[in-house]
Amino acid sequence: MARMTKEERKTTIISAALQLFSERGFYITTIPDIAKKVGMSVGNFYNYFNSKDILAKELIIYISEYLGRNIRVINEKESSTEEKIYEIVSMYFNMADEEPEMIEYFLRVYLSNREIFGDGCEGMLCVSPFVTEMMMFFNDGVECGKLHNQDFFSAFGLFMGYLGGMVFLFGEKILPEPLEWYKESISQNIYNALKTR
Amino acid sequence: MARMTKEERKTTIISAALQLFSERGFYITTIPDIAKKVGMSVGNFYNYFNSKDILAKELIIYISEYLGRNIRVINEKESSTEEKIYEIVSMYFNMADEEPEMIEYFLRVYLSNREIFGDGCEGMLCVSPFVTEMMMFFNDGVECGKLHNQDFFSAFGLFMGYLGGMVFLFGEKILPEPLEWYKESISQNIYNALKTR
Amino acid sequence: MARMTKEERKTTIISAALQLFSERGFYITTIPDIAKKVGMSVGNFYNYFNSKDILAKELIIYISEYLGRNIRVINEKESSTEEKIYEIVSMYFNMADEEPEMIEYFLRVYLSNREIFGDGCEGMLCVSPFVTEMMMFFNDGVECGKLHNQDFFSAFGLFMGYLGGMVFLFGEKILPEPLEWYKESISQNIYNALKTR
Amino acid sequence: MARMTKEERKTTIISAALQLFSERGFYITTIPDIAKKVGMSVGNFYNYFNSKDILAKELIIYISEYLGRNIRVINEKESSTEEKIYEIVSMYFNMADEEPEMIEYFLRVYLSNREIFGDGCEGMLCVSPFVTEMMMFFNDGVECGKLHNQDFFSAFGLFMGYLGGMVFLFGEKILPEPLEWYKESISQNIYNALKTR
DNA sequence: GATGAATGAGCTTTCATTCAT
DNA sequence: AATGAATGAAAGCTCATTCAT
Repeated sequence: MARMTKEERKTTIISAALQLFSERGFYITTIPDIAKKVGMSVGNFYNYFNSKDILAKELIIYISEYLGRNIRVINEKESSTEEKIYEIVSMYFNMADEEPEMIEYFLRVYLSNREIFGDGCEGMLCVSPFVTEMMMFFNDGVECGKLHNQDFFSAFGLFMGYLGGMVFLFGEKILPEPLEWYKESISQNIYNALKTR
Repeated sequence: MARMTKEERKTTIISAALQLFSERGFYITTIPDIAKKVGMSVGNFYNYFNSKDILAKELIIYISEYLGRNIRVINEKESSTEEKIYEIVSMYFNMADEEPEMIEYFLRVYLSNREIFGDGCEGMLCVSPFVTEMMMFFNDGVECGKLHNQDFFSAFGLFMGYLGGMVFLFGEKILPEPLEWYKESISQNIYNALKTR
Repeated sequence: MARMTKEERKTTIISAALQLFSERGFYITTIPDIAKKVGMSVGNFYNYFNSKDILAKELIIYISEYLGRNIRVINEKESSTEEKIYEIVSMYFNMADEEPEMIEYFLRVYLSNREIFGDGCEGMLCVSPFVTEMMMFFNDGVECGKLHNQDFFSAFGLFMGYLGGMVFLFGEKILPEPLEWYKESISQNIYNALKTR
Repeated sequence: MARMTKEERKTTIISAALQLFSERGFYITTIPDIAKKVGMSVGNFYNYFNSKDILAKELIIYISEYLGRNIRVINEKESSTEEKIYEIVSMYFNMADEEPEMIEYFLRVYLSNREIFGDGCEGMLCVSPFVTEMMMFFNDGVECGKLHNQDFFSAFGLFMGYLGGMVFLFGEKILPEPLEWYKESISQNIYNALKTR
């Protein structure tokens, strides 16, 4: 194995685990599976992560930070609220298309196996970078008069629930069209739902 | 044990399994757990369901039929599309509040552990009673000119993704208000998103 | 089910069990399998045989008596020793061909799962009708000067080992020719091995 | 536990399993039994053999190779066909006497539980080293004019069936004399059966 | 840091047998 | 005699985690 810092090695593991967890699920993926994929011994794996659960938690933090950064970039642009909605939808769908592991992990591991994320990830603790950024987007929209001022979580549930639902249908190969095809209309639907009345 | 027909006994098991699966997840719930909860021996459990996987599949069918029936009742009413949206939201949130097992199972077991529902439940096979009824609702709305004619799955994803998202936030105790409180605004959001433009 | 005496019913069970045991083996065949094949409930099975082991023992006795009767018929004929050898070989191979259950049971269940036939079937207790008749054949052959006077078990081992071996090869579909084809040469081999020197 | 290579450890398991399987049979011997006999945990057993069935198959290959080697040594001697027959009989009976596990396994596990040896051991696949060597012996005998030229399987069935039958009777403690005592006469019987006419 | 053999608890599933009806 | 639901012990196998090297 190439010489690597401890941090780099952790990233390698994160990457392999992400792929396996998102494809097969948390319980079906074994530590030997992950170690094998990384090309590392089982024993050594535990030098980097103290348990399977801890790995799962670090994974969701990693993803949340990644998503958060992406949304921040959009937030910082000069575009209109409508455009930002489109850009978030677009970014999300592109990820789902091109590197689906993160979003799949989010939907299928994090959201569904809450027992794993009990200690230290209660509530939204582990996804706050991402949630915070969504909150920013929403507040900006309200402030500039474009979005109806309502309970944040209602807006958040709409936005993320909608996108998650579509990605799920996409993953199940149920959608008649590619994700790309839906970007426009979905952005419109979201805007219509959230805009000032 | 009380005198019961075989069918009644199956229902008892379904009920117990639903509770455990939805609370703890599929992989953490064991057959001994279920048998114990029913007050039955492990061996006898297998006289009713040939495997854990088959139980899981029967469960989702059971739920889908239940949800389908509930939505059908709403569909058959004389109310307006706006009212129907509210009634579906209301029914869904009431279930999430009062008998959360079904919806939790739907969200946390069915949607997330697709490997279990491979054989015989591919795509939407096992949830078609429910999906069909949602399709009915949507088609009616389009026909009577209230809803914008778009790809069904986009509308479906919005509706169910939104509700699922809210129930998730509710389950995580993240919502500042009770579900009841959101019914009105969420119905409005959904209507605004889907209505004729 | 047709009206039957207890004895007739036992025979029905014996027949079904024989088929299943000989095809699948003792441990793989379950009591429910047998009951189903007979068209009888599991519980009722135990009114006829107190245990799976006891059934196995009654089966081997049944077979041994059947084989014994067949050999006795041959023994009582006026034919020469050579002819009798041929007739025994022929009878054995015909059985293996047309109703293989008994011989398969003998070879694959009785001979190989001695743990089952411990209590009450030690040594040759349960197959004595058959062994006795083979002893008769051999003694007659020695008395009339045709067969070399040697230890009975050596002759018995040759005769039955040979036939069993051939039937095994036949069952495994390894033999290039049908059993029929071997009758003559095998009888000759046996005679050459046992005849007076 | 003593220091051992992985291969040595496998041999230890093979040895223990052979003993248990041959004594008690395949189905009655459990993996915990084997693990205990080796002084190893159940889980660790599976680091060496992926399943009970695979162990059974490796066992028969191991035995077949062992027997094959032993017969090859005899085949390569300069002795006459008669002498070789005696030596094979002698080798076989010595094994049955001194280290009966292999032959017992062959007779009681391999020959009788064919369902286990389905995948990968069909026909004579797993015993070909042994069968091949017997074929060599027979062909040599025919070529040098000592043995009657007949179907190989008929000769093979006689030879191995006979020996198997005697070992079975021996194992059941039915033989009035020790195996040793029979070597001479049995070799003669076999030679008389197979020799040129 | 790195290895992978070793552990052991625990899972799903099977089945001979019993027993209330 | 007949039914088949019920029992419970035990089997094969898995896997997170540890630990000697």
